[in-house]
Amino acid sequence: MDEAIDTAMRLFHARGYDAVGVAELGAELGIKPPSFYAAFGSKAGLFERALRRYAAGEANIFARAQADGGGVAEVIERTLRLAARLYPERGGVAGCLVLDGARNSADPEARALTAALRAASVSALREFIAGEEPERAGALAEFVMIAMMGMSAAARDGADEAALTAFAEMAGRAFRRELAAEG
Amino acid sequence: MDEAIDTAMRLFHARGYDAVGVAELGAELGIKPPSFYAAFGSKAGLFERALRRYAAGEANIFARAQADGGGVAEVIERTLRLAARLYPERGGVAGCLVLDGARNSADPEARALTAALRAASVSALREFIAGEEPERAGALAEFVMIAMMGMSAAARDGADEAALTAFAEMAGRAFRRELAAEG
DNA sequence: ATGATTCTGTAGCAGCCACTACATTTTTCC
DNA sequence: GGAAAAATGTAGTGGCTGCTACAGAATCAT
Repeated sequence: MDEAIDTAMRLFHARGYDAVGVAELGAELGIKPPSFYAAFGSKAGLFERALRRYAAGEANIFARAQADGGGVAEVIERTLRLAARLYPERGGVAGCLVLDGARNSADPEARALTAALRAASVSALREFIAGEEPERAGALAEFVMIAMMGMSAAARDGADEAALTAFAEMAGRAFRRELAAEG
Repeated sequence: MDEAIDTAMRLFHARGYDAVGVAELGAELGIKPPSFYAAFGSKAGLFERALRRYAAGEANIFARAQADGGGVAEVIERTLRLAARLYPERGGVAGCLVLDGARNSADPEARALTAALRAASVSALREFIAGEEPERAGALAEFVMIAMMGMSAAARDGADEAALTAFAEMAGRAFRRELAAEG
């Protein structure tokens, strides 16, 4: 069961929600349709579990960067650098499942699931940044979020770790300067 | 015929390549399948024409920013600000068709078409930047490209012009500083 | 006007989609 | 060991996908 969700996570991450069919999922998971629907309810149900596992694991970049401590600028720079290390293609998987897993999906449920996680991420960023800069925390959090979106998209388009790291360092410096500037 | 391509462009832009079916395209264009295939060859053929029209029109942000003249930093800042103005949702259409129109598509042909245009864009950026900073032109061009990707993705996820403009100004300042810094 | 050519509308191709009814097998429990 | 219950495999649901064969209509040149 744990392996099943991991497998689904990998497939959704590699090709996006719509491009992975229930038939393929069942085949990869070694189960037939009735067992699939008994276990997960629906394709979107499995996607939700895959997203949860993803967001709770090593892909929760911001939480990992926060865990190592330091000031806001330091944690954000670490977050961006971690994304640059994690996003490049590896085993057919690239970018962030939350940011791009349901992009262009025709299923509103799948889009809503990722949107909720994105909203939670940007809220976490905002609250963290507000600890040092409450006034401009919103704009700064969105800067980080949009930068991450760009890195995820670029990774999905084939950008390698060197390219993403170069971007992450520039974005990190930009964040540090914006944070230091008086608003 | 021109209207047909405009309509297709709008549909592909609004929902992505895979989510728009040939049946819907035919219905919106007022033609039946045989006429559709006689005129465009295939769904991907129509997508290619839509992409060309898109890239040749007002969406060619960098060319427009360049047309107004000025130094590299000025043109890039203008480019980013223009994206922030153009990308937010308007009539169901958001972001950039080249950057996100074939994202997560299952069709390699559609992905290749957008990838070629992205490569052309980043090349144009690189050559332009190289006029002032030949050494780091590649990294700086990728910085701009990834920032645009982030803005397009954010716009598709509902970001409004104010949010994108805030990002664009921060990214523009970052670019200016990176350009001024010695490499 | 008539014959040739082009175009278009109807219908349908095989194949996929997410999902389910039903019968059979396996397991569980007493 | 035998009955109840849970899980599974077979088969198929209607509806969609991109695309096409074929016949009829409109157009054109002569």
